[in-house]
Amino acid sequence: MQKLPVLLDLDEHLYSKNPESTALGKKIVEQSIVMIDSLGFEAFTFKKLGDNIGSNESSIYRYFKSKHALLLYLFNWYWSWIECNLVFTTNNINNAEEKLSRSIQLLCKGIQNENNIPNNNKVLLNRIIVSESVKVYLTKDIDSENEKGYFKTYKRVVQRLSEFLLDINPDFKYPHMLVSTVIEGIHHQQFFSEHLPALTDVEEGQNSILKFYTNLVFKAIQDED
Amino acid sequence: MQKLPVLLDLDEHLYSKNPESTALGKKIVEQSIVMIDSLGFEAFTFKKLGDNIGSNESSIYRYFKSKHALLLYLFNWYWSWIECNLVFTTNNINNAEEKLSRSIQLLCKGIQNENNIPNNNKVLLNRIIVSESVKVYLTKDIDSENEKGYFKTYKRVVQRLSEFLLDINPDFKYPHMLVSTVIEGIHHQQFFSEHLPALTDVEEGQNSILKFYTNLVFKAIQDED
DNA sequence: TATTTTTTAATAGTATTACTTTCATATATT
DNA sequence: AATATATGAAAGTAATACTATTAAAAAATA
Repeated sequence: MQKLPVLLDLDEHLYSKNPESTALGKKIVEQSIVMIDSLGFEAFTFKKLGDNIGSNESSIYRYFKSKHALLLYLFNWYWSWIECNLVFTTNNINNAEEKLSRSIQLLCKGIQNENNIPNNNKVLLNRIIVSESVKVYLTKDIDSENEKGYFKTYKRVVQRLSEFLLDINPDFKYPHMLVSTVIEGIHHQQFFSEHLPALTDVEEGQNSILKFYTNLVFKAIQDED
Repeated sequence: MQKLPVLLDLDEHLYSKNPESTALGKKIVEQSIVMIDSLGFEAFTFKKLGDNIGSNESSIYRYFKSKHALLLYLFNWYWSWIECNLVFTTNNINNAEEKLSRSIQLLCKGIQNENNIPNNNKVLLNRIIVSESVKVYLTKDIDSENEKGYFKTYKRVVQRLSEFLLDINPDFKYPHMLVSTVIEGIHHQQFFSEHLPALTDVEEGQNSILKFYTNLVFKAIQDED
């Protein structure tokens, strides 16, 4: 099982003790991804995780103060990775449309394994983002957690993409709305295509989601008249 | 506190004992809406609900086998109401664009109180749909629950709207995707505008969400060439 | 190398959740 | 008046989501 690369330093408020700093911490993050993916977030517990990695529940609590905090950590890990790749992918490209186009591609592709090893942690993390990530913010704690800056990375990605839209059409009035609609939509459609196909029109091997959202975005930002 | 009107007969698999059939049942549904809205779905329990309505936990379990089942019931109540209103609103209108336009308006307006009494159950139910409804299907039980037909009403609404799109442009390839993107997007943007405003561009009193999605839909279904 | 500090494991404990079961009582129906 | 149904009260269970204490192991440092 390939580990998540140790290239992202996440905000220190996202953990109680940095899981990147110890072997146990890394195992916690790694195995939590496997278990949240297989059990679903609701059925996942620190007790089960501890049993699974041969460690104790109480040790895990030293790294994350709750399973919600762990999910928030994974959420930020994902968006940090996307942000890195977004910068990399769009860097040195002058054509604004091309920048936007590549960004949408990245959002659809999500975070994947470079070497096509199946079931590695990044593939699983991507699945977690698709089916669990809205649970990070659709809670009663949203306002206090937002104040603590836990959604900064996600907001920064939305901001960057919004700027690409404005480069193409500076008069477009709803860049953030369009970007967040597309991001959440891409995740939703991936879930629907697997579990509620009546809500989608995804055809195998057709890249339907990419085509749909690319078309949607480029048309939406066109001027009215 | 105004009750939900007793006009919707929901599928009998959505409850263990029909809550519309008794006074206690109605109180359970009514008060659950108030409490899920104020506590959030995670913190809401049947114990608290029982205490609140002066009844016993075990009695509530006779109506709904879990709090998830109750949320599913509310979800279906909401979509049944929307479907009724959708049919009513678009009936006898021949112009396809007008039909679509009114449908988007309905989705943005959601379910509201007719007499502008603040904080009534329908306003609260609408808030629950905005912040809790995705939790109904983003679970590990989705496939078995879908097989049992628990999402029929929602799918039927999506289907109806998709047909309106196809009336305007029969060649449009992604009607279900567009409709489900818009429905989920409208809910998301309402939540974002209140809690994560950096992800939206909603301006007070501007009907931004309605304008944005109306524009989005009508442009998306235009022919390519 | 010895000492100190840090990290982890093991155990126990608490309050709450998400139920189920049983049984008595109240209410409605025949 | 007998019977069926609905509700309430209480107790019980297994699990969850933690916290606290202590001791052993490992790592850092003097």
